[in-house]
Amino acid sequence: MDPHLLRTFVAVARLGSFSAAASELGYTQSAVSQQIAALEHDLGATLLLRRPVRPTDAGARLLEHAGPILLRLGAARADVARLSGPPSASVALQVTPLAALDAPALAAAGRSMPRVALTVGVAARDEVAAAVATGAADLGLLDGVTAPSDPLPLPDAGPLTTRTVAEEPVVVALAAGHPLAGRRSVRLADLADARWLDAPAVATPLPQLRALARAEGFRPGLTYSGSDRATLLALVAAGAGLALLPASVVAEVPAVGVAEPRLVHRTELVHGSLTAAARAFVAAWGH
Amino acid sequence: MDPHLLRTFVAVARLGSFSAAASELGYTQSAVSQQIAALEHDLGATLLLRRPVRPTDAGARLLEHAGPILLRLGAARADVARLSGPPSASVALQVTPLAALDAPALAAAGRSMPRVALTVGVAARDEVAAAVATGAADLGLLDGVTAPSDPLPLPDAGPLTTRTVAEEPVVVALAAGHPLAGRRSVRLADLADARWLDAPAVATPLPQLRALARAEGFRPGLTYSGSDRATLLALVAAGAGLALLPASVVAEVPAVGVAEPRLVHRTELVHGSLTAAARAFVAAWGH
DNA sequence: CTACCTTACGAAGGACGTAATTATT
DNA sequence: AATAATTACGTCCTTCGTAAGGTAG
Repeated sequence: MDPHLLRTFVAVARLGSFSAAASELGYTQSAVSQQIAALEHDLGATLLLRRPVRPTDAGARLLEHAGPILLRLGAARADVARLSGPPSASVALQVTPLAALDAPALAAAGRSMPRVALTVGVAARDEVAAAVATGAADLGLLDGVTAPSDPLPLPDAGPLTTRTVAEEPVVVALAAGHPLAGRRSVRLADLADARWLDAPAVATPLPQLRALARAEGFRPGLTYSGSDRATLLALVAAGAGLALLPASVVAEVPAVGVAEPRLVHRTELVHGSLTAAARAFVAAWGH
Repeated sequence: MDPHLLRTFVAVARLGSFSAAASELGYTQSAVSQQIAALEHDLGATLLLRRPVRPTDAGARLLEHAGPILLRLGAARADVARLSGPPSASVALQVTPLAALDAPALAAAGRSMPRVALTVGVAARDEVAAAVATGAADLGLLDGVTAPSDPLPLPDAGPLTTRTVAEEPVVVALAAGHPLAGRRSVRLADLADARWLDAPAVATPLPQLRALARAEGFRPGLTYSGSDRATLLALVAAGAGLALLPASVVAEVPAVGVAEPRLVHRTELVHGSLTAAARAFVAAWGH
């Protein structure tokens, strides 16, 4: 199961086309066809249905493995490169939208090191973690909601070092006229049948909400795919649905604390092995 | 980074010899030398020091990734095979030593299916999980200690289905004359400086204990590498050290409950996608 | 001098591109 | 008919084994 073949398989499945995958990967259509045939022969199973191109059950199963495998392979390569490569004078940082609220601390740490070029990018949590694991970023700043004693769940791409930089209560943001407005606190599970706002980039994604509440439900009323906090709050205020957010983000909108289960919103700084510049940056973070 | 090369690299590092790895893998010494050279060239780093053969820093880092990568690759292959292969009339089960306490339920489930051949093997938790992930076993029965709401931590080899079959309080087993004997309960962190019995196969391994207590310490007084419960209890009774165990296992020996953090000992039945025979077995488990 | 890793070299196999073929819409 | 995957085939590159060469203990 050559990673090369796996990469091609993933591309074909994603694009739904041999030829499109070929041009994306810089192969001929024929080469891609041969690679898929080789993979199918190796595994002894048909992985793709043709015309239209779409994964079989076995292929879908393989896809679930292929991503993590390719990610870990990249992480291994990056890890070795960091240990044996030349030190860099620049620091690449990736942050999730809400973690960017720590911008003041970030800017301060950046100012304290005038000699290093600092690059900041914004992405979803798994992407930030993947970037750090594969060395595309030196540092990640990511946020999420968990039980107080649990770490934020990250895709398993090897050992990453994690440091909590902020932790605060979570609240359910809601519209002013909502029946729950004014309540002191609620149990998350009691809100399973409420109308939720699905904003995976900014608020807690609904699948995670189900896992945290250990309950089904939490159906999306409206989906907001952007990453702007003000827009999200405006939508909540307009009654589009509930959103689980860190307390400090919710200002202009009523909110109710969550009593059960016990949850916190945490911002973590995560990195693999560091270059000297990145290490200094992490040290400077603590002021 | 061909998995083939990775496998060879792991073998060489483990055996500390190119020639030994060659004979284990069925290559000539020369082929192994060329494979390692190819891997080092690909990654642009020296991975092994020669004479004596031992990993460099970069090589050690790569080793941390190689195991999980190879495991996941095997899991992917097994998963595809299960979905497209022929149904089997036998069920292979792997259990951890303490999970074997569920033997009555196990035997009952086996008896209820006279037509299928049932194989049972005993191994450590990670090995059981790896066997299930790679398809070496259909079902795993494994045990461990965690927070009540957390699943047992398993090596990440893809999505496995998990079902709790037993859950009970944990206690610290100790010798009759121990100062703590008679106490109602203790906080785990308060025992960091006590003398512990390191019995990774039967009791909670000490590194895990440190993680659960979120404290350093828990130094081993004596290490018991066997997997026999009676021997373990005899050692505890003889004052060799403390052991964190499920309550039901501790009978002849004094024990103290753990108040903080809240912990349980859980036994879980875990499997990937199931053959018909294995599925019936799982169903029969519930009587 | 001896065990053991590396290098040289040739043969076998594998991978990719071009081009012809087949199959689906 | 047109679009798109497969097969045929030649070339190049890779990989392995045999055998010779180096090197550390």
